[in-house]
Amino acid sequence: MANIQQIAQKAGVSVATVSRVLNNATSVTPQTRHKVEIAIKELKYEPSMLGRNLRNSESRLLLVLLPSISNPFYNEIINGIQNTAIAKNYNILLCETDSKPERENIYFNMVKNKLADGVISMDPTVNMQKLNELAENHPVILCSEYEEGGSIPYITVDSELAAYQAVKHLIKLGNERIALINSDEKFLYARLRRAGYERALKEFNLPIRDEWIYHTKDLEFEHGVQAMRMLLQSEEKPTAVFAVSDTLAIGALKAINGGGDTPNPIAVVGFDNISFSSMTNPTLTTISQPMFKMGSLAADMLMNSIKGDRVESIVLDHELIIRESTMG
Amino acid sequence: MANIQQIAQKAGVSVATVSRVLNNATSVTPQTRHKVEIAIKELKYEPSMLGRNLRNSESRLLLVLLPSISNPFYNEIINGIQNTAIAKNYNILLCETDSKPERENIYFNMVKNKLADGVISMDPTVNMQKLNELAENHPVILCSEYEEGGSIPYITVDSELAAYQAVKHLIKLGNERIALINSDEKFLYARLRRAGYERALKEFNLPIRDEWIYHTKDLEFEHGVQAMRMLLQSEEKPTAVFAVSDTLAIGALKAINGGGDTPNPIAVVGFDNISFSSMTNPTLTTISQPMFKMGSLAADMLMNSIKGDRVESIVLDHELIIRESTMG
DNA sequence: CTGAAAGCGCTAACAA
DNA sequence: TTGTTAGCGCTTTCAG
Repeated sequence: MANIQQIAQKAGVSVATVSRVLNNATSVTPQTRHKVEIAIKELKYEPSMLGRNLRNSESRLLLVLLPSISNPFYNEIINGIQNTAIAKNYNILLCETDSKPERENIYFNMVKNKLADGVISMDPTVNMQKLNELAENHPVILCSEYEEGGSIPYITVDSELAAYQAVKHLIKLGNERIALINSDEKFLYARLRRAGYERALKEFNLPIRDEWIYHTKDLEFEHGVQAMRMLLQSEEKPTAVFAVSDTLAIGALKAINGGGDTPNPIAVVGFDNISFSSMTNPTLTTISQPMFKMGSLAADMLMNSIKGDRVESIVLDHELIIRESTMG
Repeated sequence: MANIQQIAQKAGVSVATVSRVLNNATSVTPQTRHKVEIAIKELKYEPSMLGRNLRNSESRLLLVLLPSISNPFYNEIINGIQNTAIAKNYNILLCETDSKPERENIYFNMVKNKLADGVISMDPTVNMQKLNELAENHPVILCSEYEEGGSIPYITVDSELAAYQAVKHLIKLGNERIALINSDEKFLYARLRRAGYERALKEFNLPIRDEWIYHTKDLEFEHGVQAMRMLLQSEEKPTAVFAVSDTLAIGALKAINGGGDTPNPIAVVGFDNISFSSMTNPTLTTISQPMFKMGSLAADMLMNSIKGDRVESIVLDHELIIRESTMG
């Protein structure tokens, strides 16, 4: 556990020179550099980031806020963030809020306390007011979920359009009674996806019935199961379902399969294209978001923001992936 | 972005006193404390962890190494770690190695560089030699995967026994041709689970045939699908399969279902009890590990180790969860 | 090209 | 109870 002083002494140079060697500054003769490197090897020296970070007043840590790691949707986004961050010598701190404000506070404090240089929030349950406050003095990027007309830069997909296309796909297949499994409409994405759902139905003069719209508490599989069970009990059963998340859609599929003798299989479309969605039986038709790219760009945006650059919001393209769950 | 000096000045006290207030030291009069608190509020002061960490030479960050976040098995463990860590004012840095040594190096350096106070490794692909080296000077705990006879404390379950019980369950059901979908046997858990599989078969005088043992590259679903496809092509088809991970088992289920008209359904047992395992069709019989508890205890072990305490390894209990995939 | 020295923001020993 | 002061380990002017 040697420090820079001891290296300097051992190498017979000043600490400044050691620092120069460490940071690959040009102005060091090969000989001096060599002496220093020898000393570093011999003493097994590892520079302390604590000192460096204080001096540079940066932590090179990025916070990534998400409600829960258990939704696989976040996996690929995180991969994207991580990849890009590491390439620029940043690291990421994954922060599960569990939708609890206390947790959120802890993490917000970390950036106020300089323990993190910026935040990427993917958490729809985040307290936007606090986040906006934080954003006044610290770099913040929204990923996936965002605030319409807000001042924080975001990266997302067009949820309304995607939902519209998903439902239109169901309509083209001949479905006229189409249900929606939505999450809480306090979330923007939920409102947008509902809007897309309604737009498609209206366009084809199909009924929008409250009975066919179910709101879940969160996105866990179980809630999809529960939602579908309710829908199957409605007087006029829907023939198709659009769920705003793959996890819910997979739960719905489960309820449909588990229902015993459903004469006409019910078509299901999900949203996200998580890896499980091709493992279900039937495999799931879904909207694919470019998750890796989204994460990667979000990281770029944040790092640029930390550098002091102005960053623009981005809307990425999505794609409808047609699989067995809408093939009769 | 005030600092402690400015607070001191504003409050008309010394920086030491401000520090005392910040750290709830007892020896401060209510009046002085009040003055300081006023100043903190007025200047919207947030203490910098950078300074504190340097001074205390700690980062209060724990590294959690795992091969990939995409295996849901790790989710609950991480929750357990996180919960326990946060309660003691630590935070965790999730590190996906993607089984790449370069990545691993980055993370090892973080602890050498004092950017993290210790490591919990859940990564079977970790370079044990390097990890042992690291453990000589830094707190390290192994979680789930461990090293037999090694010097690093670990927390795990009895993989051999669990596998034995899983296979015995299949035998009791009348299966005599039981296949094994294993991962690479360079991993200890893979060797142990195979040993348990063989012990059960031997005990009942059932054949152990190479043809029925398939090794996968990693634990992704797709490899389970592929493994099962191969097994289904063997001359004498197995009537049951034990897969060493739920992800592989789910892939196997997929291959069985997708195989069209398999007259006798094939019984499948997995390992881990990930949340998705009750969403498949049929639902999956599996070995449940106490994941949350495992994570929680691992965090405790690590924090104790950081404090300088000696920590003992732990073997936790598991449980066989019987579901539809072994119910004909 | 190299060294001396200041200072990043904080804590803790020692004095008063 | 409070203040003074010396660092924690590093980077970076400024001189030489």
